[in-house]
Amino acid sequence: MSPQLTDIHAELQWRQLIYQCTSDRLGSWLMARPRTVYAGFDPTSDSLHVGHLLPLLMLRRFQKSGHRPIALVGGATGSIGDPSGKSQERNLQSLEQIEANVVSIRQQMAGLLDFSSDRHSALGPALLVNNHDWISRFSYLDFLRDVGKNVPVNVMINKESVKNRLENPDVGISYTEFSYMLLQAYDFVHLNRTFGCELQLGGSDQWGNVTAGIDLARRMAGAEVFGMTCPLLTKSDGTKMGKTESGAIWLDPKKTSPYQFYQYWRNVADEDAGKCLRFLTELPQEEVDHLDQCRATEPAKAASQIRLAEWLTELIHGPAAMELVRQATEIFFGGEIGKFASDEDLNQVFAEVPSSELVAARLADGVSIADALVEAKLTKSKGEARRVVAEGGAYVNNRRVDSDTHLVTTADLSSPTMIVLRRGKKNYALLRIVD
RNA sequence: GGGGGGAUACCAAAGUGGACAACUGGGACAGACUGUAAAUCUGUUGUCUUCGGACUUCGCAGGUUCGAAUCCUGCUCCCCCCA
Repeated sequence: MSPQLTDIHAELQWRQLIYQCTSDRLGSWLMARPRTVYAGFDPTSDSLHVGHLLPLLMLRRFQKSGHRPIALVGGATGSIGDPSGKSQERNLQSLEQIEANVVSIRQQMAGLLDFSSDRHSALGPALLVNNHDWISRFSYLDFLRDVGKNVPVNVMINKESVKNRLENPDVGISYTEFSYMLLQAYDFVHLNRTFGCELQLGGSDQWGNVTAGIDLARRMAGAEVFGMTCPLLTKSDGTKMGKTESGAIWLDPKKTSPYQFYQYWRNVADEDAGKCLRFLTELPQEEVDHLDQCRATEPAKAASQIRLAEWLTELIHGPAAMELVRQATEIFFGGEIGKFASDEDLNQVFAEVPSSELVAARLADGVSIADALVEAKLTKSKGEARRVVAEGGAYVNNRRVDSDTHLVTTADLSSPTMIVLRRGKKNYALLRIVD
């Protein structure tokens, strides 16, 4: 039997995920039968980052409630650059680069969307499409005749994204970026014709592009399609969610380790935690409400942040990675380091930590704590190392070393060939014993 | 082209023959506190050390002196004023 539809509209409402909507009867429209919905992603990098999570989770929610999501990767539009929300003309990327990005992004999406089974929706599994496939087939002349003819320029120049750039004489806007909207609009028409797609999702900055698509679909195909935008996920201090001083938080574990990923969410400000729980998790309403309460009464426990971090880390990196992150977190925040049976496990927990090599013979004789700290590059000189020990800032296996005559020996091994050293709160280093 | 001022540690900035490994502020690093936040407080901040000290450092190279960041000579670089 075919999967049941659940009321996605009601869910999005309590999650406050609906910012704008082209129709006020969207709720019943979505309950009438399974629909095909799409959202677009720019392949500007070889990995998705936290900024992509919100729309991706939107598609996931739609799939889970019985609809069919299409993730559109903008191989064509990404090569042009969307002027929305951008103050400057973008640099163009090479087509090969974009092609490579599309391949790895598809893999990441497969973790969140079901591209293979139709158990979620009667319409079938989720789809991943690349607009380069159809847009590149157009000749310039054909595009102008078929698409351009249907779009009044006076409407285009009144769109927010274009208007901002036109009004600023310093940056301006190229004809190429100006045309971006047409391409995205045509995507909707194409998806509507090919897959019966009837709803486009996007961030609130996409409203202009979304409505352009709806207009175009009516003019070109006489089709009635819909659009919906989500609020943008911003932090209470006004900065972008998902950015740190050291750059974006990526979904690719090679670019942002699961531990860093977890820690990012673990450290979300209280003011932003409620929003994140609603926008970025699938926790039920009762639990979110409960966490809101806990946050108000016992902020120190950071229950919301922990739940958020665990939920997202498990979703993106899987339960096994989450378990290691849990272990690492325990250790990094004070726990003593017990014996690890294998170097492998210890290595995983301390994946971020730099390591240095130490000859086995030296360890057998015992290495002074100062030498060990220098060897592990935790201090620049022995003098500095001695000071750190005197200040109580030196640790072996998370146990404070209180005397600078302390010798590090084979008894300090935390796994068959490794010793964990630490200076201060968070500076860890591994000593690998080699022959 | 002429005249004047300057160069000190990660940064800023004192120090004008010995008490100077060099005041002070910032930064950084530890510790306490704390919610893995912020603020605050304390300590440290050239190298080595057998913890007694030893050695190297105030733009660069020489010199004077028992002794130089400090005085002299030359060089390099920077700033300002006049033309």
